[in-house]
Amino acid sequence: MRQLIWLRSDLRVHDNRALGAAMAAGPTLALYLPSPGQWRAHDDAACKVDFWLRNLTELSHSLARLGVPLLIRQVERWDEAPAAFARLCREQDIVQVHVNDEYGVHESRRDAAVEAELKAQGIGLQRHLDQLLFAPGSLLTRAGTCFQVFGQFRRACQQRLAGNLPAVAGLPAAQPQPGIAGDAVPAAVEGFAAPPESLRRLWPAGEEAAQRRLHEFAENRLAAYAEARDFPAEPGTSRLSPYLAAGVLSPRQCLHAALQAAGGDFDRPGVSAWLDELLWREFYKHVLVGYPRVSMGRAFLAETEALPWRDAPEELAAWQQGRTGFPLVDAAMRQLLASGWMHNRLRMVVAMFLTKNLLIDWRHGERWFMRHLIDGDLAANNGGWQWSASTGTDAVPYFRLFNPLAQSRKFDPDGRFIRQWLPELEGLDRRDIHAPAGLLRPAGYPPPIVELPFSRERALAAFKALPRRG
DNA sequence: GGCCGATTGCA
DNA sequence: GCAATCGGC
Repeated sequence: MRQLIWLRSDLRVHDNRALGAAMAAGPTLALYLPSPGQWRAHDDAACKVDFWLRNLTELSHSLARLGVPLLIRQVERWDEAPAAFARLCREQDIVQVHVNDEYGVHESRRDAAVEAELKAQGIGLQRHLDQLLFAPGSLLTRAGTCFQVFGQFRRACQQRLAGNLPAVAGLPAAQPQPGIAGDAVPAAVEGFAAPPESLRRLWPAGEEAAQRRLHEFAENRLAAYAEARDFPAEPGTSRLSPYLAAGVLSPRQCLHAALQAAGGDFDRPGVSAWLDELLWREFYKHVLVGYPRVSMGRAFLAETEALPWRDAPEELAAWQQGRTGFPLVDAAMRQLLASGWMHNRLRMVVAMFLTKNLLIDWRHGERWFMRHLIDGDLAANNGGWQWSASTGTDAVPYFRLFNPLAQSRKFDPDGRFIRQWLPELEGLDRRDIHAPAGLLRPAGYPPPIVELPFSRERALAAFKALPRRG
């Protein structure tokens, strides 16, 4: 008569609602299902899979201290999950399974299939709201539809949160050892190459490391966040996204840490700007549930499907590898390859460059990001790309396209970020580094692959030619 | 969450 | 003549 917690993107023991509920209900086992075929189909990055496994190793120790053995059962794809559950639940005398909800189309289908299989055996599946502050569908416009504009969504969230913050749950009390040995967490999964140690060191695994980072940020950087976050050479952002995406941190922990550091004052400088970012994360997951077509390769704005995206494999490759001849774009793309992460402003800059200046389909960029980001999250990544491409909910108006040189001069004025990632430009001063031309351009650095005024007009014309929505 | 060109206000 | 501001795209 045991409980089972099925761990997915909730790799922590603190403030884990499904774990807490399972352990409150009775003796508990934990399960993780590596599913490499599914991960490949989702373009999950090798560094992200490695991050999951490293966190899972830490988690298995924390679970062991709670008396909870972690079982590992590999399946190739999620359609094998129901059968794996049927076997395991028989073997281990499971009466109830607990999960924290996940929101993709495949995830929902998987959970429904597992639920049906369990039900046939008389076993319940308990779902918990955990990775979001608000359940999708619980925040709607007056018309009863999912929000399509962030500002309105944010207002609704803030009204709900005022004086009614979701609580952070502590650590569940340890249970007696059930006398079952946990499985060893694999060090790697076939098909996902181990990232270099230099990348791993940037993203230490485990709840302790995540909590240290959260509190260091909340106490030392949050106050300056609103100003510092736009400058990629500064340590201005929290760099917590990989931990949130893997569920090593909960949004409730983030919310409380920020408010605690601000003495409970939502209006303290930096606090509301950072909480907005938590709400963007929330917004795009709600959009994914409300408009599932966005996760199925479709633009949110149907009329933008008619855009004449260019088939330009060499320009796409230059963008991917950081060889566009635009230093800020190239530095950002190399940061992604080397560290599995990119500063948020630069995600907008490179996305706008690909979709507008090169007029290459946002889906190519979305896929490249997923294949390389350690924080890759379907909802946030898709939302960000469709925002940049002006095809999405609350997307940037198409005529508001960034000028990569202006962005470079504004947000990396001294060229420090560029120099960090493009050593070939080390010798250039702050005037010349943003657009090295003529004799100033080192032999190893490419000339710009596209002309800005021309490509800007080309993009504007393509959008103007679209039939009006309606 | 831009950009650009026109206009305005001030010297 | 210049910088700040504004409105259309």
